[in-house]
Order: sequence, then C-alpha cells, then structure tokens
Amino acid sequence: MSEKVSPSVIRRLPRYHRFLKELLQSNIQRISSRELSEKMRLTASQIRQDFNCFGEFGQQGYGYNVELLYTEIGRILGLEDAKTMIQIGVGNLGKAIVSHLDFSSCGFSLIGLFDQDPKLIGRKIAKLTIQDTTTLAAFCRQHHPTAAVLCIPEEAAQQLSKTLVESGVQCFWNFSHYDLALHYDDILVENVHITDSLMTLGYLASNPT
Amino acid sequence: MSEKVSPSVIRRLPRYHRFLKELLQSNIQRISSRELSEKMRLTASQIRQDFNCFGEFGQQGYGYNVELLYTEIGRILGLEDAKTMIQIGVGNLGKAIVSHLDFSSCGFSLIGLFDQDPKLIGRKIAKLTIQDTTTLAAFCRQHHPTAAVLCIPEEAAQQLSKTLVESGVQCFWNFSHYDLALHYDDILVENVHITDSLMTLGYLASNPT
DNA sequence: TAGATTGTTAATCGATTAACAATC
DNA sequence: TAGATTGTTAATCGATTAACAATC
Repeated sequence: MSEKVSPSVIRRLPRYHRFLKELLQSNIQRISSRELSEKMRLTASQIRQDFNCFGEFGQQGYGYNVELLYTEIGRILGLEDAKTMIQIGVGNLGKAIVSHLDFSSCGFSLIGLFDQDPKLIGRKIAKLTIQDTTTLAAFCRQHHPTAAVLCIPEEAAQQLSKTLVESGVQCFWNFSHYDLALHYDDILVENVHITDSLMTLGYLASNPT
Repeated sequence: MSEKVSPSVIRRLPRYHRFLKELLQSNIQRISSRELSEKMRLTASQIRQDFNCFGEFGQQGYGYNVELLYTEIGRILGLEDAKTMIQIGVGNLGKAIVSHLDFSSCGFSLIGLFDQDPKLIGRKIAKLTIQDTTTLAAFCRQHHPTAAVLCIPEEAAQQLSKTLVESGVQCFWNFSHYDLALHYDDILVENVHITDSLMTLGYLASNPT
C-alpha cells in the first residue's frame, strides 16, 4: 500500500474523512482537489500529495469520486477492522467518553469497562457492566484486548498501565498526564492532553499577533 | 518579548510547563538542557532554541533555574491573567469538562454555564448555576466574556456561535465538529477533535511499521 | 480534439539538529 | 583558571507549495 507515510499526513486523514462524509451527505458525487482545498483551507497541491501517499484515487480531467475516496480513507484508517478496546476509569471524563463517543465509527469495539470505585462497579453503561480493576489482568488474559483508554489520574495510570502492558495490551489512548511512552518500548500511545489545548488557546489570547 | 513564535514552539510550551512543575515538586532546583532533553525525549538543541524565543533564561556553565523557568513559561502562556470564559453545553462531555478541569490553572476563569435543556437549567455545578442559552446574548452584553467553550452538537454550535461572535466573544475552545474558523474571520479557534485522535491511534494500530 | 485535473517532480519554505564561540 | 553549558549561527532535514507533463 505505501512505504512510509509522514505523521503530518496521517494526522490529516481523519479530517479528510469528516469532510468527505459531509460531501457525501450533501449528495456531492465528485470533487476536484481545488474545490476541496477551498472548503478545507488547504492547498490543492497538498491534498493531491496526501492522497497519493496511498494510491491513485483520482482521475485526470475529472477529479475524485467522493464515495470512493471516503471509503478508501476509511479503509486506510482501519475503520473496517474493529480493534478490541477496554476502558479504564468511568469517572466524570470516562463517563463522558463512553456515552458520548462512537467507538465503532473510529475502528474500535469497546468490550470492557473498569473502575476501582466500589460505587461504580456493577453499574451498566453502554451495554457494559463496570468491572473491578483488580480483575483487569485476568480479563486481558482471556480476551486479549488490543487497546485501552486510560481515563484515570496520573498515579492510577502509572500502576494500571504496568498491569496492562504486562498483559499484552499494546495501544493506549491516554487521557492521564502519565506518559507511558516514556516508560515502555514497543507500545503505541496517543496522548490527549486536553489542558495543553486550553493553554495554547490561552497563549494565543494573551499574546495577540 | 518576541517577534514571531512558530506554532510548533507554542504547542510545546504546555508540555514544558508540566515537566518543570514536576521537577519543582521533586525539589530539583536546576537542570541543563541535556538533562531535560533526556526526560522529555527531545534534543537539547531544540529545548535551548525554544526557550530562546522568549528570552535568555539560562546561565552558561550552570543550566536553567527550574523555578524561574517554570514561572516564566507560565507567564508566557498567560496563566497569570485570568481570561473570562463561559461554557455552552453541560451534557455528558460538558459536565466532565466543568467538573474535571481546573480552568484557573490554564489561565481562564469560568464565569457562566449555559444549556438549552430545561432539565439542566437552574442546576448548580462548580459554584455556577446553569443558565438558559436564550439569555446568552444578554449575558455577553453585560459581562463581555473573552472566550467560550463549546460542548454542544454541530447544529447547536452553528447557531450559538453566531450569537457569540456577534456578541463580541473572540476565542473559542471548540469540542463540536462545526469549525467556526472556516466561517468567521478575526476569531481565535482551538478545535478539539477527540475522535480524530482515536482514529489516528486506530491507523497506527492497523498499519504497523 | 480541447479543457480540465490529476500524479509527480522540482523549488521553496520552515523546523530541527549540529556545531561552536561566548561566558558563567 | 578549567569545565560546563548556554545562546546563536550554520547545516540538515522534512514538509509544503509550485509547476507541468501525462491523461482522462
């Protein structure tokens, strides 16, 4: 499919996917790189370069077939093979994520919810019963989840990520400030530092250009 | 202070701030760019370049004073001048944000909560009473908030952002998929596309290197 | 065929890394 | 002073943009 795709291209894929979905919903069947560039505020050159990392999806003199491109990018993103995922932590943030987010449309299938709070254990959210974190290792041995979402504080993340890594979980979507990637090799970590985003906005607001 | 700081440097500031805070809490008083580079997995060169965008905070032969550097970066990020902010939407995600996040440590002061759900209006979270979105314009006229967090669906974001922009709100922390920046000029928008982050992880998991 | 638009190469721009003189 | 480490310039690397031949 491709040799080596640069991180910046990869980070643009979900946005392309979103825009194409919208076009599709508006019944637009084809689009040129120039038209798309105006909608997305990118250059047409960049769009063509980006798509060409993965194949030749366009047609000279015509442009791109929206549906085909949408499907292709979905396939590239791996949305079609549902990777199993468990979520650790169902506090405020965790609850928002599990009830707000459609995992399956992102290429994941949520198969387990864990928390250490006795008040939460046994409750049901999104068809899943919250389990005790002490049973995490046993669960992983049995179900081999590919990925884990960490919606827990830094200290808990430090402890539980050890258990998870040792149990074979290799991908982490990490909302805690504990950066696993600095402590383990051969794992995939996507950190979501939501406060970094707010601070960046704050910087821009405080330092007008 | 500085002529023009590149976006990539700005995006690294919150992370520096976090690492320095941790060092400070461990009672480490000074650090060299090399030591910090090992902890953060950056090059020492980059660290020195980054800091030098804002001034000369180090001392040859010694390194950097951690407390001073921490304070300076906080100041650069504008953490000291609390910018007023209102939050629109107190559903699952909104509730998580308002109860989970310390706005003041990010340079903002939350002064209003709004929702359109009658069941939520009047309730109190984090010392604030949830108000009706129909009163938004009036509130803005009176209090002139600098920024707004949008924790609402795309359609609501489209409508309410119009009201907000017309009422003089200039900064947006946007959790919806409606990108205001494409529709208004002279506003500051920080988009948080949480699903993009998950899809990126999914891509990396599905396309191993 | 003529017009349009891609795929792709070349040129430019910006960001990161390396090197080293300045200096504490 | 000698050693260490910064601030800063120069070299490298990568990503974006421009240009254009290929082709639908």
